[in-house]
Amino acid sequence: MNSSKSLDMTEEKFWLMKSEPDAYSIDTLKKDGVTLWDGIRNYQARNFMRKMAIGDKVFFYHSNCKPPGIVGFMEVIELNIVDPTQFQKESGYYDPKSSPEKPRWDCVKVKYLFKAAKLLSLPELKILFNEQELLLVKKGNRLSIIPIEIEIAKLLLEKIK
DNA sequence: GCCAACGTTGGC
DNA sequence: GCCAACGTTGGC
Repeated sequence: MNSSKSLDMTEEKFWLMKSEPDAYSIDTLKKDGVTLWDGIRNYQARNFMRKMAIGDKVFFYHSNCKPPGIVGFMEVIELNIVDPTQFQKESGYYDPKSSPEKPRWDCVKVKYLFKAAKLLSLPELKILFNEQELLLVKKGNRLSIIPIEIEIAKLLLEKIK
């Protein structure tokens, strides 16, 4: 492992996580204070969660709604939690191929930090960034968890304060 | 409702 | 391992 890589591990990282407000909204998180980010059933998104560290910051994005955009900010407070919904038959997130002995899906716990002063809408994000800078604005993007470069994160933070 | 952009599945 | 068929996400 080279020195720049070990340095990265000590740095606070930024992410963006999507949720449909009908399923779980920023207002619900504000009320709950903390929540388990469960129900992720995409390997790439799961693997991003596995790269998270305690203290990492996360932009909360409302998807599949009007209007879509960044609505808040939160912090990762717990890692490597087995997603309980994969074993719950009545849950929409039930995975018959998973078992408590060999779970497939895990998640993180996040804490509410603040709501965006004003929604940072997808059209605004498209004006501010291109898809190389911000994967979220890529056409047809379906990834529900996205890493955010630190310079981009600083800009986004300014916009939602 | 349409469709782009993937991801997943299963036959071979 | 290839790839066609199918499913899902999510903006519009």
